[in-house]
Amino acid sequence: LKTPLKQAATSQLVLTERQPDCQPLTTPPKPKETPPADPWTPTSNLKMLISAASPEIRSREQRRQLSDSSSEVLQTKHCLQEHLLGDEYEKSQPSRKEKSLGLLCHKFLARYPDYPSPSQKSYICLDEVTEELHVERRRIYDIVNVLESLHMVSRLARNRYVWHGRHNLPQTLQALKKVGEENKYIQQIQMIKKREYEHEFDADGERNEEMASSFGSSEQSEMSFVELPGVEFRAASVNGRKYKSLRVMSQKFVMLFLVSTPQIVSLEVAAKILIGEDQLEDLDKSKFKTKIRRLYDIANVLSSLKLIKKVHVTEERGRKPAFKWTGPEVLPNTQDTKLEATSTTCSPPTSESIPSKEQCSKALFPSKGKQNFTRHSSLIKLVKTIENDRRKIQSAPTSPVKISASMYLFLIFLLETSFSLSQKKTKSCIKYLGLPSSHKTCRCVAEEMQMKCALSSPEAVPKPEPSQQPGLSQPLGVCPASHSSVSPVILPHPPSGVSYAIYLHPSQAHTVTTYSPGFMLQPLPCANVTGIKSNNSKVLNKITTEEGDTQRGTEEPTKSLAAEERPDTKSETSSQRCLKRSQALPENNLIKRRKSDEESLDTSSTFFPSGYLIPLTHCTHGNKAECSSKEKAGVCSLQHTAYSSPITGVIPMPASELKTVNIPAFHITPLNIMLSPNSIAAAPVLSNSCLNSSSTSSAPNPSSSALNFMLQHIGLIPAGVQVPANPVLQHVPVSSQSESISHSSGSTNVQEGKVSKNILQLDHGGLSGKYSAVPSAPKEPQEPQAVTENFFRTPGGPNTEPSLSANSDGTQRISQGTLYIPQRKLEVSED
DNA sequence: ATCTCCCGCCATATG
DNA sequence: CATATGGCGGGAGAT
Repeated sequence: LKTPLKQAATSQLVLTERQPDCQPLTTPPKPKETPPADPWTPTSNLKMLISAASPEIRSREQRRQLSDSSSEVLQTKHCLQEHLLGDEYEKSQPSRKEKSLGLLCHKFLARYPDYPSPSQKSYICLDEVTEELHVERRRIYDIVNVLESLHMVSRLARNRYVWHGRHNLPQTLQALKKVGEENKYIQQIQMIKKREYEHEFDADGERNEEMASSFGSSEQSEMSFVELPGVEFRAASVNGRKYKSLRVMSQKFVMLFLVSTPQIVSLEVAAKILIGEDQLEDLDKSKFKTKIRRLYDIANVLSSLKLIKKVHVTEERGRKPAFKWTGPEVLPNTQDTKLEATSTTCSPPTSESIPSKEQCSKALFPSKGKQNFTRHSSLIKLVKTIENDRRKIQSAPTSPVKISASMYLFLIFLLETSFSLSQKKTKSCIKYLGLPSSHKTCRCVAEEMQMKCALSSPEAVPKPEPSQQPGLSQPLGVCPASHSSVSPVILPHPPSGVSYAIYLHPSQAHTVTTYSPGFMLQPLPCANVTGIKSNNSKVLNKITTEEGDTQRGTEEPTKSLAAEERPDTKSETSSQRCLKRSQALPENNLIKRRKSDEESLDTSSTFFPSGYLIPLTHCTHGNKAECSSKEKAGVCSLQHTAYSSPITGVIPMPASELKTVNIPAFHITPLNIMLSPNSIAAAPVLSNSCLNSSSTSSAPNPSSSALNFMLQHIGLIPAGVQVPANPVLQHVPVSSQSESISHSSGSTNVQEGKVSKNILQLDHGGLSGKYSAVPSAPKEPQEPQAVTENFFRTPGGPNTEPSLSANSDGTQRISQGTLYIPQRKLEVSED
């Protein structure tokens, strides 16, 4: 039976925790925007409290993002009430939920900003954490390990970790996606599914044949090492743990999401694949169970990070637990993007000192590991070479403008997407940008972009890829620019056969680019664009999104039926929206085709034998501190010249901070921008300018359109303002749902009108997450549904309604056959 | 009964 | 050797 004592203790903990919890949250030591509660409303504190206290909270993390959905508010209130009333009593249920990893993780995350300023690093002391959160150490390790796998933290020494926040996330995800693709996870998944349903009896272990082949091949060689004690990335001299299984598992798990098209992964499949990788053989039941347990642990943390969300897939076999990716869309793996970003975060292995590239490499490749050795030396060489080249290039005159433009764009993008900026900041930025002055800036940016494009790759600019959608490509003209800015250098490693990619700083990067255009040139941008249109999983997201919470049952009906959801509207800030959008970004898988070509070339990160991916980004420069600062300074200075006033004015942060922030993002910016279109918002803009122009084949002003699009997307500019994309957009009442819906269908068919609508909706809507598609639909003639094509097959055609429907129980789900899944139909439902 | 997944033993790694 | 990490699986709460 239960141990009364225990319970009591727990309850106590809970109580005590609350108070402390709140405080810290509100006033985090490091003032960052992080705090979960978005807008700092008077009630925010309460919310936090409640959330902390309430048992159900855990799942609702997502709501946070959604911020305002009415349901959410209601819930919160509800919770509030309850808790308030019960206040002291709450001991009532120390229940298991209150001790859940997810909740714990939530608390943990609340202590640190999503995007810590580079200048001030936050360190994590496990002892403190365990004490403050009142948890056993073991649990913290679970959390930290997963965070490590995402490079959100890194270990410095015993008891000591550094908090990086989400700065590295984009790179990490990109790297993971890439590896996942290399690993042919998609194939593996399909194989498993196939086998599963072909042979009912699959349970036992003989699955080798096919599996083996798939597994064994290619990357497997590298992957196989994974579980081995291989070396691990050791941040400084410290640590070098051998068993990184949880970390590795976490990465692989994430990879599965990133590569699979409906970004939904069932635990069963994940477990099988993960097991299969290490040991092709024994499919043991107990092993399977253990794997599942671990996956749940990981999933809880990832859920707290809002990267995934729990759902259920119903196949012929029955309903199976699964998770859906709700994190940021990963940029198409273009080599360019990869770069840098984290210059600031550079793995700082050792507390401060870090010096030359050599050291860097050393840090990355600990001498201990034999396997590493080989690579080590070669890597260093490569680094050197690159550096030299870089230097040369740098000396050459470069146009600062470009950089600044990129930066600027990036900044904007950052504001939107990156959740990191505090809302305040974002708001101010937006405000500022919203002014006419912003236009000017934009223009500049656009010009810049164009220039870049031209410079970077002639081919890209003029005629993107014929194969790809021509129409789209144009607008993308901007994209090329991005390439130029970011260019990863790839180092082929003959012996191992593995290639390492080194990321350069922006300044460097572009230099490099010049120097070796070949790599950069990839038409990726175009591809991306196309991809964007084509894929999109938003729909699904939306559907699921809503509920996130436990009590969804109650609310759901309402939601589904009525679009009303956001009665309160009150506080959704643009930033929030942005966040949502960003999260909602559909995955674009389109790019895959090119991959094959590129694969060899592009490597965003090095793959270690251990299986744990470590981004090399940091290494780029010799001295981490120096480097970053230098580079930053350089970049910044350039920027400042051009845009200093706007930026500074906009952002409240100190210049130094800005610099850092910008830089990292910098490379990515272009890509992101491009991608953003994927997200719903983008589509409209594109459709207007891009599509039209595309037909013509020459876009009058691609860059400007792109810019507008960006701005709109971000919310800086009101939907109609710059580019009167669609009148419709403005009034679209459709709630957040629209977002999910949005998207386009196949790469080929893009419907402008529809798209535009979606965009508008997004802006206004919100994101409540509820699915009100049906009701809302009537308003707009063109329907958003068309958008859903990817996921749903709309028999009726574009105009038909989506196949989504509410179940009797109020749960929404996709009707059978609607879900677009390559092999079979699935039903996805939230839990 | 099944799904989740907390708890904490105990092997290892680290210092 | 004392601790810090973290693999692992029993078994119990949640559904």
